[in-house]
Amino acid sequence: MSATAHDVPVVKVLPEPENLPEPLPEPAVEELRLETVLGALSDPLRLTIVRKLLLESEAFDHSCGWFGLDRPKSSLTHHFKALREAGVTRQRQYGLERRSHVRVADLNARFPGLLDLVAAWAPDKP
Amino acid sequence: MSATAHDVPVVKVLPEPENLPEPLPEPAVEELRLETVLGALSDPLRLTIVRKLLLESEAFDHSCGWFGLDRPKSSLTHHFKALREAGVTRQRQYGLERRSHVRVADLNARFPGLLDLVAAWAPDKP
DNA sequence: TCGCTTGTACGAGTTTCATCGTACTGCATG
DNA sequence: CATGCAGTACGATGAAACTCGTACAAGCGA
Repeated sequence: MSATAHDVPVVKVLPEPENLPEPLPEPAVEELRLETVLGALSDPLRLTIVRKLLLESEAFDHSCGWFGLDRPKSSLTHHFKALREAGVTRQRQYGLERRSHVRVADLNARFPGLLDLVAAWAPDKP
Repeated sequence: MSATAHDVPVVKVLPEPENLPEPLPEPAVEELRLETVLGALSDPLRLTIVRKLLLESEAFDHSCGWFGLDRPKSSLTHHFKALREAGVTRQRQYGLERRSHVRVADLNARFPGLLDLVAAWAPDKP
């Protein structure tokens, strides 16, 4: 083994911006349809996902598990796929994980103000 | 018959602002839920209705038939009811007709910018 | 009062969607 | 290479929701 810092906490290196994994299949900006996007956002769980990404994601994409959603994995797959196929999120494969982020620029370009509504959304309060 | 203009097109007189029929049952402003409103707007026909109201309704409410939608009456009833129950439109009974308008002030207060997206929406173009 | 008009109520058929269990793939790590 | 983990694929189930035909209610006008 090398003589250099062998027990230093290892920070996982994200791929360079130039070297990102290809996004999973998604609609192009011009293909985004308002009715489809609204349909994707008309579900409380998906609103929760998108809002959490908007408010807490800072610079990084996040894997499915990061959200701490108490649902079976197959349910989560379903909803993340719905968001991606509607064009709300982009997903990339990072080794084991499939990470998501909101397509902020695309959505703001096509539907300005929409993401502000999602960020301001408050889930049911009783 | 009277001697006064008997074949002049008759403009139906709307009730005075003070004397409007009661609105049909609808959610109060505080009860409006983003996910419900988005769900109501995630249908192309309903987007068409709301957009047409926003762009062409000027000062008056409009009856179901005004929209010129080529669907059976019972289908239209379904969609107008969905819009009203989600809080997007208000409906009042004027004699025979049930007229609708968009709750612009309420929606702008709760979800600012949302109606702009609907007004800017373009239906499928092929 | 007799129709005509506007719209509802109800019900059926079809589709779409949310939910979730189970089995599977693919990768990373030891 | 063997284990474990993230997540998918597939399929079943049940609940909504869209569509629409038919029958009905209610107002308005002749």
